[in-house]
This record gives sequence, structure tokens and C-alpha cells, in this order.
Amino acid sequence: MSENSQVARDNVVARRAGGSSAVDAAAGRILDLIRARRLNVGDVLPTERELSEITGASRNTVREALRTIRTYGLIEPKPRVGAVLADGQSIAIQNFFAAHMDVSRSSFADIQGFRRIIEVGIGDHIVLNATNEQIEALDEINARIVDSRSIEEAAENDFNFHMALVGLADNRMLTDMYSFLSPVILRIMTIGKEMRPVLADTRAAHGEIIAALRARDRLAYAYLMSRHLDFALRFLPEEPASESD
Amino acid sequence: MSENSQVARDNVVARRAGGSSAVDAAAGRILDLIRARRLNVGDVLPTERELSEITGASRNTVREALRTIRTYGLIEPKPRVGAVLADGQSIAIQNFFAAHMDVSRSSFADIQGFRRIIEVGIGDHIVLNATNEQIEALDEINARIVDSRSIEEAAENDFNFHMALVGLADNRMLTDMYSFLSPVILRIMTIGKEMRPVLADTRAAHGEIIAALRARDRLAYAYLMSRHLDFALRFLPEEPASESD
DNA sequence: GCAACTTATTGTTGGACCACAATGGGAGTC
DNA sequence: GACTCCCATTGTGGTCCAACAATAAGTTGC
Repeated sequence: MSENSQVARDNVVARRAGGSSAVDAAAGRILDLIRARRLNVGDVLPTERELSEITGASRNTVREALRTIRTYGLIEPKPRVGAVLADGQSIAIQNFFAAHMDVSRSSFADIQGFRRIIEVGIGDHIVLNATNEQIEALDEINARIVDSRSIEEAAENDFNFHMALVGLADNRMLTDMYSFLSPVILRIMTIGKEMRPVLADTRAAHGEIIAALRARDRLAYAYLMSRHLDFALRFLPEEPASESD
Repeated sequence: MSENSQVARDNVVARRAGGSSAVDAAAGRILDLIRARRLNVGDVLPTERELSEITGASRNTVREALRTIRTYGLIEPKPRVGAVLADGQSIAIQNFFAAHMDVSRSSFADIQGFRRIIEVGIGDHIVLNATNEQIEALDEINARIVDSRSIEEAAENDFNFHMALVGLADNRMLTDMYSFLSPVILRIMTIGKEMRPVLADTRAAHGEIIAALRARDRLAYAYLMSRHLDFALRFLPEEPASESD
């Protein structure tokens, strides 16, 4: 019993010297480990008991740290094997936003507002620098929307169009952010198409935007893109329509 | 010892009957509880032991569930009080970005390009919606730049100006991103001021932007902001010093 | 009014058990 | 003898429990 408290005290001392919280410290250690060993998707982490030894924390603490990392979608536990480095970004972000949608419904509008600023803002660069081939490629992607067999597929094609557009901005930060936000944007698009499944309209709106690019008309592009994104926003459940809430 | 295993088996049975994972089930129960009791920001959750009784899971399981919710930024634990419903979306989003995005790979030029799209893009909204008081507040922040004692302080004041500007866009996603990017942006500003430490110029450029806002002149704002950010870019090194990390 | 004490709560630990999957060895078969 | 199948063993995550430490709110004594 007394050695129990002794060990506890030592660990507490180590914790206070290290960081603010034992769980946070352990999480940091584990993330450092992933970086140091250059682990990639599919690789496995040491077992919880080994991590417990490595980090100097108890297995319970390690588990809480892993739970945090897991919530970020970076790892996925696999029984008998260990935690596997995962590409669970999509699910994690969806869960993240799902947890927040209950609290604040403004998030959807914020994301759409963000998109509008970005996609309108990149117009100047695209109009000036995009090659004709790139614009034609956009047209090709756009054509796939009406061929979609399901709403999900349509949303994916829709997203591909916008992602390709953002790619023309030639800015890594932007493309990274769009990849990061892709699950949420896809979800917004899916909801929009469920409520108003007229794929031809989406294609036509995109077509107008492409036409503005072909004509190298910045003002037309800004106007059309802005209208296009505003229009999508109108069909989102942003209004507190449900009285039960 | 045998009653120990008996309890464990019962709980496992209860778990399998309930859902997929005890932790997930507990997290769902807790979120339901928050919704059912209509808890708002600032309200406190029941204690872990009470939640343990409510959910039928052990305190350890409850803790892992709370850790998940906490990672989402919905609650914040307070010793002796309990978990408090928090508005920690900002920090949670920042952590998500930190976990998933590698800013260091983006070049300074990319980040400045991103900034230009954002800060020019929000012009319309600001020109239309900002109150005179908000614009005057911007002016006040801007005035502090020339009083700065050090380059770091000047960079910080510079950043504060741009952050306040972005805040006027009234979009949480944007402000969160700027908070997240703040270290990088600050670094860019510091470098810029080291190379060309004429604080009066920065203040003057900001002043012109503020004047455009006062006049509610979108075009002038877009032009001046674009020029301002482009100008900063000119003094940055071509290749970001990735070795410092 | 302030300081010391009490107490309730989270934070952390170590230990235990269960379910499950992989592994390997042994028995049986060709 | 080689191959196959079955089953025990083993190791891992998932869950639970009991205890102690740290902390801060509340209480009491002066």
C-alpha cells in the first residue's frame, strides 16, 4: 500500500515537471513517437502496456490519451494488434461537426460563408492564370454531375468540381483546407441535393461559372459564384424551423 | 474475487445489449442528458460518479466518454465542481487543425495568398455591416503600432489589427483559422518588420484601409488591402526556412 | 474578516477480469 | 512423412474496481 502511494507521488512529480496534465503529456509523447518513428497510415503503435512504460503513465492514463488521439481520427484501435495509424479524418471531422451541430446551428452557415469568400476570392487568380485546358477539364468534371446514380455520387461530383476549382488557385494551404473540410462540405452538398434534387440546375450554375472563366470575366465569375453558393445556403436547415426545439 | 468477475460479466452483458461500445454508449447518454436537461454554456454536468450510475458504466468508462466530449470542446472539467458546458469550439477546431494539417509545409507565399483572399474577400461584408464604432476601434488598434517598443510588439499589434478586421466578418470558422495560423502570421510579420522596420508605413497602409471602410468604398478597400498584403510579401525570403523547425 | 479545516470532486494509478483474435502445437488423415 | 484441422495458449484492447493525490469550494473557529 505504501509503495503504491510512493509510485503515485513520483509520477505526479514527473508530471508536474513535464507538463500540465498527465494525459496531455502522454498524448504529446505518443504523437512525438509517431513523428519520431515516421509511422504512416497502416502502421501500428506499441501496445497500451508498452506505451504505459514508454510514457511513464499508467495504462488508464494512456488510454485516455489514446482516446483523445482517436477522437482526432488519427488512430483506430484494432483488437489483438494495437492502435493502427488511420486516415480517419473524414469520420472524425464529421463526428466533430455533428457534435457541434446540436449546439450551434450557425456552423453550416459559417462554412458556406467561408467557402464563398474563398471561391469568389480565387476568381481573379484563376481568370488570369488558368489555361484553357484546365477550364475544359472543369467542364468535363461538371458534365459528370448529371450522370450521377445517387445523391451521394452527385454530391461527390459536385465537390470534385469545387475542389478542382480551388486547385487552380495554386495554393497549397487552400487545397489542404478544402481536403480537411471535405467531409463537412460533402455533407452540406448531400443535404442540399436531398432537399432539392435537381442536378441539372447545379450543372447549369457551374456551366455559367465556367463560361465566365472562358470569357476571362472576373466580375461575372464573382457574381455567379457568389449567387451559386448563396443559393445552396438557402436550402440548408439553418432556420429554426422545428418548434420542438 | 469471484464477485468481481460476476459484476464484470453482468456489465459486459448489459453493454452488448445496449450498443456497440460502452464508451460510445456512455457518451451518447451524456449528450442526450445535456439535450434533455437543456443545459447551456456555463451549466454543470453531474459528477462522474453520478454519471457512472446514470449510464450504468464504470467511472473509468465515463471518463473516457467525457474525454471524447471534451476533445470536441463541448465541456471543460473543473476540479471540485464537475464538467462545465463550455463554448470551446474555437480551441477544439484549432486542435483539429493542428492534428491534421501541417502548416510548416505551406510556404509563406501560400499563407500570404490565403490571407489576401480572405482579407480582401471579407471587404464586402465589412463595408456593408460594420458599425462606425467598430471601425473606430480598428483605428485605435492601428494607432498602437507606432508606439511599439520592439519588433515583436509591432508584429503583434499588426496582427491584432488584421485579426480584428477578420473578426468583423462575423464568421467563426474564419476567426478560428486566424487564431490557428497566428504563430505563422506573426512570424511572417516579424520577418517583414526586421527587413524593413518602418512602422509608420504599416500604420499608414492600415489607415488607408480604414478610410476606405469609413467611406464604405468596397473597391478602394479591395485594392488597398490587396496592395498592402502583396507589399508585405515582397520582403519575404523566397524559400521559407524549414530548417528552423 | 480571515485563516484553518472539512469535504466533495476530478486526476491518476495499479490491478483485475473478459472477449476476441492470432498463433502454434498436437492429433488425425492421406 | 507431409498435410490438415482443431483446440489450447497467448496477447491485446475493453471494462471495471478500489484506492490515493490534488484541488478548490464550503465551513468553522478565532
